[in-house]
Amino acid sequence: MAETMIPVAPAASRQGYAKSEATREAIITAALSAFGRHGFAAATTRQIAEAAGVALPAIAYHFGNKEGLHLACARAIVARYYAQAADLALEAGLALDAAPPPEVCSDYLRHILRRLLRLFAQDEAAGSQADFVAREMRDRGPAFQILYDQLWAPGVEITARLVAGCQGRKTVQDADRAEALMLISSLLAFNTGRDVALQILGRARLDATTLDLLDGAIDRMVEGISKRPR
Amino acid sequence: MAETMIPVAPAASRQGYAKSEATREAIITAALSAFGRHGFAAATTRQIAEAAGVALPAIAYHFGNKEGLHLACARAIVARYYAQAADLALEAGLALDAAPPPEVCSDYLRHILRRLLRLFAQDEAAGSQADFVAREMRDRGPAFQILYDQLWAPGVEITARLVAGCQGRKTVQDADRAEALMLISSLLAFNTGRDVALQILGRARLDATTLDLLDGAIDRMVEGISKRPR
DNA sequence: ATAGATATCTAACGTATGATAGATATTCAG
DNA sequence: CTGAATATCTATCATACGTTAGATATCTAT
Repeated sequence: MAETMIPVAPAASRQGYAKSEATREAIITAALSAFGRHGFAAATTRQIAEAAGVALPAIAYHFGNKEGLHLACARAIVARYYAQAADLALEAGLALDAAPPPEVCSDYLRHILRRLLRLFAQDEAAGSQADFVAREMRDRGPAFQILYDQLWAPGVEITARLVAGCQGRKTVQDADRAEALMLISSLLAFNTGRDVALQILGRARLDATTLDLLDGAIDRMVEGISKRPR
Repeated sequence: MAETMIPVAPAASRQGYAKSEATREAIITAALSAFGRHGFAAATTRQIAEAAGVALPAIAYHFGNKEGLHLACARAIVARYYAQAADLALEAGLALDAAPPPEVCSDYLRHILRRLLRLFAQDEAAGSQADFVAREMRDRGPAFQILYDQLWAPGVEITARLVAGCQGRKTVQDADRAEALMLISSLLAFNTGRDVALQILGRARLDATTLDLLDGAIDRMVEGISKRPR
């Protein structure tokens, strides 16, 4: 039972060298783009290594194997989303504890959905992340639970609380969760289905005026929720 | 320049044998499930052949290669969707020509979205089809244009006309198309994201009471559109 | 009934991929 | 400075995949 001769990243107890972290980052960034664009199966480790500017075995060294890299990507996405959207979600969550009036809730809902739209559709890197999440929604791999627990569950819950708040309720019902799911999913039309959406709207790219158009659609949807007869 | 020795399906001019069509159907059904569930790259021709109960080269014989099979699947989906939903869409389209009152439009919109929800989420075969369509939305392969031209474009347009009609307008604006896209996309939460949705709603499967819940959410969204101040 | 057309099969090929072996370069504590 | 720990590399392997070759079975017009 000879020890394997493959070099492996040092255990968490040992300290790694400084430059190593940069390589990890480069590989994850390249992998996020590749997995997001082509999916887990179609993305090749060679392409990822080349895009990251490293040799192929660097992936095995840092992440064990392709699936380990995939998992690391999921964790990286969670971290990046938290950095980009946690502030607003946290603020809304705190505000909700005080049972604010419907107008405040609808304002928060509007803002969160607009932020989400930009996160989904705007810059390339964020788009790849959202693509990754959308793919893993369906492919229930090991990364699914990470993304579900740390993105979907809290994201839908805060949205559902806002939906309830828009209607003057403080307790969240399943109907609110269903509407929250639909609201978030409706924005995926401009990520997952960016090409279809642009072609239908007759736009070449998602520029400022197109974003205005979509913001307006979001506003009207939120208004439809808050102006309901109670 | 010797002729290839690979048997190839007879040209359209020649008549094939009767049993051959059944094999084609079996392969397409298996392929739809595999492509829908795993995507083009991850689905293997061997799995498909086995699921269809035929030997591997039958695929090459009938469809040329894997991509030919993929295209044939796209065409089959279009045909099946037309069979399952064209009646309602056609009826709504005809009704719209008469510039009906908003209540009629919102009724049609409600019915179409409910039908779409069932098409997306209910039975397994239809779910695979919707999965296939959703995947191709992003992967812009050769099948994209088929699905876009024959499903997305007409589907979104009729929905957009209904959205406009709900607000008492007869002319369709880009804002209506954007809302139509979002409405359809919101239902994909229960196809693409079925597992996430069920887990969030705390249901084991999409049963009748869950469907009721979602129908209610659709109704409220449609109401939010038609009850707008004009 | 039969022959030619059509359909399906077993077996094999070439290739791209993920993984691995082992050598070499780099880092940094002492 | 130095040398052990860490990181990265070149080269190779085993495998699974899409495809192809060519033999065999099945069908149907005559």
